[in-house]
Amino acid sequence: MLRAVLTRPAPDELAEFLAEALRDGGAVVQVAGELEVFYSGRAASVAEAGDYLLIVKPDGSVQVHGPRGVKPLNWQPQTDDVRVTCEDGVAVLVAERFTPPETLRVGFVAPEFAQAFELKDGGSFVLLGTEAEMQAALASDPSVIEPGLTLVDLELPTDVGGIDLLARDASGALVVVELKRGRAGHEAVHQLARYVESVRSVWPGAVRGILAAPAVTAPALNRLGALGLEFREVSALPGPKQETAVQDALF
Amino acid sequence: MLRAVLTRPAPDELAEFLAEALRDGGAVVQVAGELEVFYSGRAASVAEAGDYLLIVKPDGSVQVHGPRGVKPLNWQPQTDDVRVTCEDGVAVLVAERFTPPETLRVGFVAPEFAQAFELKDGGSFVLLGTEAEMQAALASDPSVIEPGLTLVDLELPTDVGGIDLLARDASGALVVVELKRGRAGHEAVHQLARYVESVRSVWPGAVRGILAAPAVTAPALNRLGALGLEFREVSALPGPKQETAVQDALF
DNA sequence: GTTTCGATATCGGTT
DNA sequence: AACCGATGTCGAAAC
Repeated sequence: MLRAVLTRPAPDELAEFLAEALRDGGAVVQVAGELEVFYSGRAASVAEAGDYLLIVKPDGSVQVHGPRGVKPLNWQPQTDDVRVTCEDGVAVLVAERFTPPETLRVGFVAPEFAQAFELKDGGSFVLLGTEAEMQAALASDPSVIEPGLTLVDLELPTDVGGIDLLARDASGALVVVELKRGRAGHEAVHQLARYVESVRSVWPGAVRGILAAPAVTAPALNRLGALGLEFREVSALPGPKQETAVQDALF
Repeated sequence: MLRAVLTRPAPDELAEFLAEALRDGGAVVQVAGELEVFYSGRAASVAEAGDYLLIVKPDGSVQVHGPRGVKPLNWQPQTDDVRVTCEDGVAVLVAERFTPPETLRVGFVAPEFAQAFELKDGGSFVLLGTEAEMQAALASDPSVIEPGLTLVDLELPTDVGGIDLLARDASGALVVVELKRGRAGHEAVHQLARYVESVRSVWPGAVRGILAAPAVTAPALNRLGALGLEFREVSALPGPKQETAVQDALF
C-alpha cells in the first residue's frame, strides 16, 4: 500500500517521483515541508514559503494544509490536469481546472518528505440525521408536526423555490412546512414567508406556515411571530430512545 | 521535521505511538490503512472498514479522507479532547468536542503506516477577490457602479439584515446595493428585495435596488426585472489590466 | 457564548 | 453545462 517515501529529496528527484506517482493514477501523493502556493481563478492568493502539507488524491483534487483547522489553506477540487516541472532548481506542481478556469501552483522550496500510497475505494458509508431523512420521516407521519395533519405534497415547486412539505391541517387549512436539520436562523424564516406568500397568492383558503427544526435562534423566532408564522420543534436524529440505542451500539 | 514512521504497526504499538505523538502536541499525526469510523453529534454516521487516511492536527482537529474530493469523509473541528485506547486488540482514537457535543471514533482495523511530523506556523497568506475587497473598492469609488453615485453608508443594519452598501444617485434617490463576489442567484435577489422594502418603509423618497456581481443566473435576472430592481456587472478581482499583471507575475 | 455571514465554499441531484 | 439547495457545512467577526 505504501508505495514509496522520499526524505529531503533533491528537486529533480522530487519532480521525477511526483510525475511518476501522478501519471500512474490510483495513488494519494503527499509532500510536506516548506512550500509556496499560488492560486488564481475565482479569486487569487499567495502563500509565502512556509510549512505545509500537500495532498493530491487520485481524482486530481489537491489540498494544501497548514497546522490548524479542517479546511485547507489552499485547494483545488477535482482537477483536469496536474503537471510537475522543475523550474530554477525548484520542483513545481501545477494543478489546473477548466470550468471554472483555475490554476493552483505549488513550489517545493524545501521538501522534507514525499510519499505515495494507495487508497482503495472504501466500504459503505451511512449518514443519519440529514434533512432528506427528516423529510421522509415527517412525510410518512405528519402528525409528528401536529395531530391531524395530512400530507399533500413534497418538494412542491413554486415560483420562488420548492416547498419542503405541504400538508393540510384538521381544519382544512393548507400548511406550508419548512424543514431545517439544524438550528434555524432568519434565512429559514424568510424562505418560509416567501413560500406562504406564494401559496396564498394562488389559494383562496387559509394558509399556515410552520418552521420545523430542532431549534431556532431568538431573532428568527421573533420574526416568525411577527409574520404570523409558527415554530415546531422536531429532532433531526431519530427519537431519544432510538438515539440512545444507536449511541450505545456505537460507543 | 519528520518525527517517526511506523509500518504495519501492531495495535498496542500504534496506540502507544499515537498517544505519545498527541500528548506531545505540535505535531501532525497521520494514519493510513483500513479504518472504520463512527460519528455521533449533530448527526450520526458509520463508515464500514475501508481504506482511509486519518489526519490529526496540532489544534486537535481531525479529518478522515477517502480517495476522492477535497472534503473529508468524516471530520471533527478543533476538539477538546483526543484519546487513544486499545480495545479488543484494535487501537481506537476518540476525538471529542463539547459544544456542540460530538464524538468521532476511528478504529484502526489494519493500519498500513503511521507517522508524525512538525508543521510550523507558516508565512503570510494573502487572498484577493473577496467580497470585503469589492466592498472597499466600491465604497472608495461608487461611480464604478454608476456615475454620480455617492456613498451613504456601509453594512447599514436594517430589521432584516445589513445592507452591503447604501448610496445616493445623481437624482437624489437612495440606492441599496447588494454585493456578491460570484455569480448571483435568486437568493441574492430576495436579499436585495428585502432590504429595498425595508428602506422604503422608513424613507419617503425614491429607493432603487442594484445587485452588483460579476454575473447573475438567468432566473435571478428575470426575477430582478420583475421586481423593478437592477443588475450591474462588477468584477470581483481587480480590473483586467491589473489582473493580467497579477497573473503574469504569478505564472 | 450566540448570532450572522462569507466562502476560491464543496458536493450532489436535476433540468 | 447551468442551476439549485443541503451541508455534521467551516471559520471569523460582530454583538
